[in-house]
Amino acid sequence: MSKYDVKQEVTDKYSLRGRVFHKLREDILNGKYKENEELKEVAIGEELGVSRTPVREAFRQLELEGLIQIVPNKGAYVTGITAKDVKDIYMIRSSLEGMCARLATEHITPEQLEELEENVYLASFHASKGHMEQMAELDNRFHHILYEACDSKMLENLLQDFHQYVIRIRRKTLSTKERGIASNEEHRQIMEAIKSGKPEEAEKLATQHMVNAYDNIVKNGLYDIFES
Amino acid sequence: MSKYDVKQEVTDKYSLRGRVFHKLREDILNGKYKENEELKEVAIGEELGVSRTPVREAFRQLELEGLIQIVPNKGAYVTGITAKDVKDIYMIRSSLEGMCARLATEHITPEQLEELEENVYLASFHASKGHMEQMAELDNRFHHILYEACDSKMLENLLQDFHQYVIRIRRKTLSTKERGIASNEEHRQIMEAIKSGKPEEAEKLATQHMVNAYDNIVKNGLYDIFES
DNA sequence: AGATGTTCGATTGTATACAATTATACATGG
DNA sequence: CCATGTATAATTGTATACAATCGAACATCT
Repeated sequence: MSKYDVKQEVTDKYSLRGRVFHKLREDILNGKYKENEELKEVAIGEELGVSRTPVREAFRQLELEGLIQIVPNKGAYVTGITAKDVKDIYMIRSSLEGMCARLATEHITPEQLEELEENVYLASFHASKGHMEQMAELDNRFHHILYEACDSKMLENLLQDFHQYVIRIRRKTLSTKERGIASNEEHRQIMEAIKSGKPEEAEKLATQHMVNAYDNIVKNGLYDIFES
Repeated sequence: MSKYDVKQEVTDKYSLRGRVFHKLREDILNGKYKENEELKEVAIGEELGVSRTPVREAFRQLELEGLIQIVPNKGAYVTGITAKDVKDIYMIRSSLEGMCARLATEHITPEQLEELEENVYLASFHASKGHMEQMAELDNRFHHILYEACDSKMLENLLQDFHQYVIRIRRKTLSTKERGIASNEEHRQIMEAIKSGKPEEAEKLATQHMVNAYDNIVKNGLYDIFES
């Protein structure tokens, strides 16, 4: 039994705590609960038909994922993401995603590589059609495959944690068809580098991919999806 | 109020949960609880004179810090650190510590820089005397100053989280006087690079510092302090 | 009016009782 | 003897009652 079963544990949907956790997580990522909104134990417990105990424990897990912040004797608040946070997140990710791509080049399985190729070709279709929703899903999956392929549970968990932020940032970013096409092309290059066994190139491309993604965010600006 | 007050909250020593959390944290880091040992809610509650509720919540926080793993309906287990984990931790740290040193070069305050200088000079004394305990403390502090100085709460928290592992790895590593002297010299060079405003050099040195630290661990080998 | 107490409601913190689950030992059948 | 089933004890999961804390509104004093 490894410590990395943590993620398994978090996906435990069959305990009340697990159900509360998943529901709240989804609601926060979907924006049902706004940034800095206070989450009250009884209110959420009543809404889901459970007592405060599993709610409190779900809160601790959400804090673990960085989605809420618990202030003693006060309450639980949905974390806000500032422009500075976004900058830092992409700075850190650019380094870690690069590292991940490099490692993935040497550890990826044929099955994973095939799924990666499939992903890129499917995404190129949706990119050309401007299907942003599908693009987001495929982008999530593309990076997730690389996380698994890098053969480092440490790095995989770390990048997976950051991905929470990415989903939320995406909601605050104008996603254009142009960026979708460019992003797909970058994915293709990363995939090709991995396929032809060029770790340094994969690293460089993945790092640059993050820089480009951040530049796109800056170019279009961040906005709060609820303030419009 | 920022999300980064999370760390403040964790240091809340005046609630029962806070007390339990700190006690368990210390005991795990000190090795009172061995790796993979099961922590039982009632036993710990009785030992500290509290009920299961604060213990359960403290468990969630310890999981947050990666010190234990909670398996649903089974129990809480002290996480083990494998040789592969150590490798991954230092790989990731080498990148992040470099990034941190680079940022610190541009954001460090005169006070922080002064404490850094003091730290290095005091450590050179203890290094020459072979006072390994004091060296460990000063090393913790040296890196902590840089984390604060980088002016990125994201990066600061991330590196701070990794530091838990560093403390535990240190207990499994033979620390020699020679490595203490070399490490101190590396700290001095990093400090000088920051002082003279050379971000790229600071980054390169900090990255190499981690590589050297890891090489030292590999050279001396890891051992379980309890198996001797 | 402004500053300072004070009361009271709302909310979180903790203890405890009970339910659900798991693991172990033992019994039973092939 | 091994596999399977079952009872039981230990442990975690959840609900609830009560205590402690915080904050806002109101009252009081200067």
